[in-house]
Amino acid sequence: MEKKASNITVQALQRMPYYLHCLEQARDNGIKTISATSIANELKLNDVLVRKDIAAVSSTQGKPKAGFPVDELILDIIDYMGYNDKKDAIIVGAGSLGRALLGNHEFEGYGLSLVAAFDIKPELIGKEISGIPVYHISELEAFCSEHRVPIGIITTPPDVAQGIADTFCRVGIMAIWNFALTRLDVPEGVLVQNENLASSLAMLSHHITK
Amino acid sequence: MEKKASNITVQALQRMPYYLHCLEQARDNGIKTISATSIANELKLNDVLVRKDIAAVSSTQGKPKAGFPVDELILDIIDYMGYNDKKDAIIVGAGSLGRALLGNHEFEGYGLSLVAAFDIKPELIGKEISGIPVYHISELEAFCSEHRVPIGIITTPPDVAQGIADTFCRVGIMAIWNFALTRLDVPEGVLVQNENLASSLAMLSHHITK
DNA sequence: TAGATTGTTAATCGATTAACAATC
DNA sequence: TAGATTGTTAATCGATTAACAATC
Repeated sequence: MEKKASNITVQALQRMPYYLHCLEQARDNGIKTISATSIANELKLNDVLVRKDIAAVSSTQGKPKAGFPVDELILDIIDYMGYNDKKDAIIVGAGSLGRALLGNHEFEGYGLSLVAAFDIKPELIGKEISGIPVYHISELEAFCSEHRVPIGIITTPPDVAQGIADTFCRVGIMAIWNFALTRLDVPEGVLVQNENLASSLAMLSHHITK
Repeated sequence: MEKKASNITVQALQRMPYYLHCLEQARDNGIKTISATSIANELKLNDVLVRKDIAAVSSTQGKPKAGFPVDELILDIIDYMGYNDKKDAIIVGAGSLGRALLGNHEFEGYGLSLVAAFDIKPELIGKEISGIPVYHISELEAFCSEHRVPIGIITTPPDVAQGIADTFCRVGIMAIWNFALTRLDVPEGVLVQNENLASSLAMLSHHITK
């Protein structure tokens, strides 16, 4: 299935969950057809922007005067984003943040399935957190070779993050969700998505302090 | 203390925690002076970009050939970001994400102090989570009027987020950290920082699915 | 001095927005 | 038909990068 492919921008991709939520809300209200303009108003975005984003993922063209069929567009986004494909993920670092992610079942709706956690603390090894087994970090490589995990999540202190990332790349992980405050060095083709709570906090802090 | 003020960009602000971490690492290695170029290399950023960012927060000019004094620059960033000022925050929604934030003591290093949580579930009210008391949502307004809290965190389902935000604005909260998948409508002057785990996941999911 | 590094001004690049013709 | 809405092409805007003179 040749996709006309990744000529979609990062920004557009990040807006997709908002569109999806907006559409699901519309559907739940019994709305059958929706215009890009009304989505734009709802989300406080420019209408041309929304139209372009939708054009990138929609399987059909919109109809002038009417807009887009809600149900169809929902399916298109879910399909485009791959939310229906189950994607296994492992998490390294079972500290407070790691445990929070393990306990957050919201991710399942997006196709993410947490299958194992890794840590170094002896008291955690062999236990389960929210039903997910915790292994010693030394077992990471063997586990990945055996299970072909496509996604790795890093919730460790920054100084060990690069080492974990290296291991991830070696065992064929294709996408890394990095919660550590480090820029990771990875080979071409591996995606690093940095999640910076500290950077977000920086915004708040600066606004308050100003 | 008139700051030459917010002519700093959002992007620059978000890079600050990275600079800070990089500088602290340098300091711990006994380095006294550091060039923008070497910071840029370390963080894989353009050197002119780093120089501009630093210029926005540094109290001194860099010295050609030498660069910037590490200790001083650390203090400048901490001061600029207000990490030394304790900022009270409340959190609404004590679900799994909310609890994770309550248990995450990392934020204290950035001056954020969680003082109370609010929820509607009867079984949580009156309890403490990670030492922070949980109140019923109906007490939110009274609490805020009494305590002058500058920061509010929303970790509720999206459909109630706007209502919480309205209450926040009414009681004088100046910055909202929004983990709900909604665009919040707030008056001029109130900052909304959206934290979209779903948007980040969208990146990973799309990369894997492609 | 020579060279690394600084700070500034101009060029580039890419995302967003505006303008507009096409269509149900 | 008239008008809302579409999709496309061109203009704008702002962040990043390049070029370069100044300086320790």
